[in-house]
Amino acid sequence: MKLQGPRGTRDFYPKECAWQNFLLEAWRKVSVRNGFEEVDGPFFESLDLYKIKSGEGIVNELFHFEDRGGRELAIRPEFTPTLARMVASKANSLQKPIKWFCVPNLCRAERPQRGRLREFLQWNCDLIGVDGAMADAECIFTLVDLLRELGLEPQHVRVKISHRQTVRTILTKLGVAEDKLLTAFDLLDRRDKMDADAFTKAASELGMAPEQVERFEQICRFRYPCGSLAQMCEQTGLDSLHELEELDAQLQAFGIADWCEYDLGIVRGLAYYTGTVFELHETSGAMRAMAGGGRYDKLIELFGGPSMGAVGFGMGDVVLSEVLADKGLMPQDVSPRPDVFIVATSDASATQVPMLTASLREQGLHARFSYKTTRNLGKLLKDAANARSRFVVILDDDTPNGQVQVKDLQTSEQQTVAIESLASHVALA
RNA sequence: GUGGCCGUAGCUCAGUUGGUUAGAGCACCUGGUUGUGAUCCAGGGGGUCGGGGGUUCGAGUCCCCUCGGCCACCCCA
Repeated sequence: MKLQGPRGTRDFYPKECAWQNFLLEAWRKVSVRNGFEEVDGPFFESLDLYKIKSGEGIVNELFHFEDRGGRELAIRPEFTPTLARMVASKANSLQKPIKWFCVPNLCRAERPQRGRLREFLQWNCDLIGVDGAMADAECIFTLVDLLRELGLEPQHVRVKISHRQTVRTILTKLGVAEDKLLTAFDLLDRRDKMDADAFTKAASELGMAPEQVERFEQICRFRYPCGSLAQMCEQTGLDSLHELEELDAQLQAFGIADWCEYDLGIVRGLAYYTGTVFELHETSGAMRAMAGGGRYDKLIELFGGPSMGAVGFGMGDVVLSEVLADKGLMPQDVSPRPDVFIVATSDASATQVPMLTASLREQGLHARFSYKTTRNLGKLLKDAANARSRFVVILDDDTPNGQVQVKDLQTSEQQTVAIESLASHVALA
């Protein structure tokens, strides 16, 4: 093929386009019923906006260019900076709390792999202006609500939760000095990519005694079910896990404990999360994270706004679609179905096709007809079935004037119907 | 951005140690039969073998470069 699409991009043929729309509708429906309002911003922003949040290093990870006036711009690699900018510039006049969602397409100049492309969709929900675990839990509830909407169950996926402050407390208790905490987070993040010896060595360099290293390893590899923090207290030797306990209570109050578990190995980008952090994973753990989020209480300030607590998450379409396909939950075709499909079995009756089609369409029906010239009814019915039509209207020479044969392709029932009542016949079915 | 594997029709693939006009199944399109979604029959479109260069009398096959895909790093906002 001489003209290939750019690396890491996709073409959306009708079926793929229909799936994208289906997913977007699900995201929107769930967002709205959870009380979020849709927003959007520009597809490109000034490059500086992304440097504020992520530093100079981010420049290599995104698509950027200069406009004709020499302004440095970048295609959006995430929505959060735009959101923060929008909130900061109107913070005083916006009703609190701010609950916004967005379903942007984003571009990142990364090397594509399974589950990671250069252009993708991402669902974002953010709840700004509410401190406390209830807001965190509501965000996670919204995420779980979507999973249910798509037919997923706790056996398929799990929300893995951690908490910056709690982990900090645990690490300190284990003997990690203040200035080594970031290194410890990093070690926590990459624990699965290291062999045991390298891990032990790195851990002991953090200032932990041998038995503390062992305990550290045990703690960060263990999964604690939601609703049973006592075990974590016991293993960490702490009396209280503070913020995590409040979150635990709220998750149970929302009734989503089955979907959640605590995994202190969940770290996320060190940059800006300040409290709760979470990721959604497929249960086998084979694929990359399906969604990620957490609390970022300093971000709005960073963008020149007032101090406002915030919590949110993002979910991409790529891994989600792969997981649904893997679990057999991907609907095979969500393209719009025609209400009626008109065929004619004689040259004489065929002359009525355009007028009947026009009439049905004017009445709001999705009406199609066969472009085939054959009068073979079997082939015409197949044409209708291929189009996935609900009904076939058959025009022939034997049916009295003003009436047509209508066949229900689902039930195979066929009856004679007056043309005037066609629309209502189809609508009632 | 670094490294490894891969690239023949829309899809799954075949294609002898380099040797005529590159094939099959499915899909798609046209027509026919039995005329109510099946079956069957006939025909058709579509590939500069990812692209470019080189070796050779001759390259889908060997070499180099490049583009794209997958995997591991980096990163994962």
